[in-house]
Amino acid sequence: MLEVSQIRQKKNEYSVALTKRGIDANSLLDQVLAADEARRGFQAQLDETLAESNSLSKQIGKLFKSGKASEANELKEKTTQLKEDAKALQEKLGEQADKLQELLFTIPNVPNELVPEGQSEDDNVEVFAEGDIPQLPEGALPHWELAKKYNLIDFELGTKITGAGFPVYIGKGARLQRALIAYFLDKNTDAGYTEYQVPHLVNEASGIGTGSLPDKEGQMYHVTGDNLYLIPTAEVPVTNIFRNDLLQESQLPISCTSYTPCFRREAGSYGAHVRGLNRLHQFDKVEIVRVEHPDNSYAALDGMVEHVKIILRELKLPYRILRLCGGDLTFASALTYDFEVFSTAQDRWLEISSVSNFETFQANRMKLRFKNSDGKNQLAHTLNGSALALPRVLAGILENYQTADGIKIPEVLVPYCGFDTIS
RNA sequence: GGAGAGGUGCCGGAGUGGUAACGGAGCAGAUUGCUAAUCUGUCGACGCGCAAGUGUCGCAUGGGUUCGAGUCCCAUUCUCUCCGCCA
Repeated sequence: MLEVSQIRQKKNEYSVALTKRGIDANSLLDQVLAADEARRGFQAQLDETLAESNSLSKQIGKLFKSGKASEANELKEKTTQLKEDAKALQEKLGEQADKLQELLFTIPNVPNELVPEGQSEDDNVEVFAEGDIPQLPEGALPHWELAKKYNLIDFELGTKITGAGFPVYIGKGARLQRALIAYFLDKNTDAGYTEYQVPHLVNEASGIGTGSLPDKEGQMYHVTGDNLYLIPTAEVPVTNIFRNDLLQESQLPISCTSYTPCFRREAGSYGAHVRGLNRLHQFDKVEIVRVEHPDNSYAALDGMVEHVKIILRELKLPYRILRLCGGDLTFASALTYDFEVFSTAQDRWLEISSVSNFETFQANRMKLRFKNSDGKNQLAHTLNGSALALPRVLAGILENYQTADGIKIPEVLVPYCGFDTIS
């Protein structure tokens, strides 16, 4: 959620920047300013009315104490009108505040100046690429065939137990999952991220805090009996650790990592490009989250990108980094880098990590602040990224490491797996 | 799930209808010959004001009663203790 105070100062600047997302926000921003002005007007009137009422009440109290009941009763009559006025104003103020909030909820974050123009994923800009695309043997298979051939993942079994998109990992497939999780967590904690184990269900307030609610209501599984939501990413519970916090500047930066399963309804996604591990309703992910001083958040973003690079380099997977264009940027993000691994057998790039700076967009919703050097409360910046999402990394490993003698395990994973080949 | 107790500011903690004591922490200023002490101020949210200031709100949350609510009433929620159930 954008800050009204910032919109007041930088409306034109914001309006221009938002055109990069392909939206004309100018009139929307004008509506925000008008709603805010109206809200402040009602607030001022209400404050005045209450001030008068308070002062009368004090007088009445004093009069009663000194036994002047008749004078007190006279004043009481005066307060009747004030009470009615206050009630009416209160209502108007509430309506106006709701209206303002609703408007603000519809406006996405302002893109950073580095964000390229563009409508769709075709306009994303490749900023880095590394790793050799392997020459695969004749008859190389896509991962869903490999998973079947070596009995690593049973998709049908998951359908039996739950439904499509809930795979069952078996034997070396399961072990490889566990190895990846442990390896990612080790890399992250070695880099200074503190490991957290968090709940996999969150309440409504947490969903609103990170922007999953009300914007992406239909994307989450909702446990209606207790009004809880299954997390779509560890970002939600981990970032909400700091909801409503007032931190000391010296506590920044804060770096967290967490492994969780992720649950996504993915309503409306069908077709060949979602086969196998490419898109699931339940998958595993190791996430990194940072809370940063605004002055450092972009350096932190670069640091996170470098960190993910190291992991992919160690796994020896061919990958590229895209800077997302305005049209492809998610609602809350100001700047996002996507990592994609090349799947040789499918002959396409698979997104395996998304690293974003949300600036104050989430912090404003969550009231995540710190006391700055002037002693003022200031919104912090939040960032997060995947390090990494499992399914497509697994797909990339299976497909790129296949040989005539079976699937080789990347060297760094061998100690975690306890085997070096799947055959 | 049943019974009871409770939720007060950054922390501790008083407060049975008259407008949040007191102590501590942090920060700021002043002062003092010493690993710090003392004094004063400040301390959350939303406004108004160039500013000094100033108004309103804030005692778990939401309503209600009252001229006036931390205090009384209703609902919700969370924590603790005991019982039950249980990986």
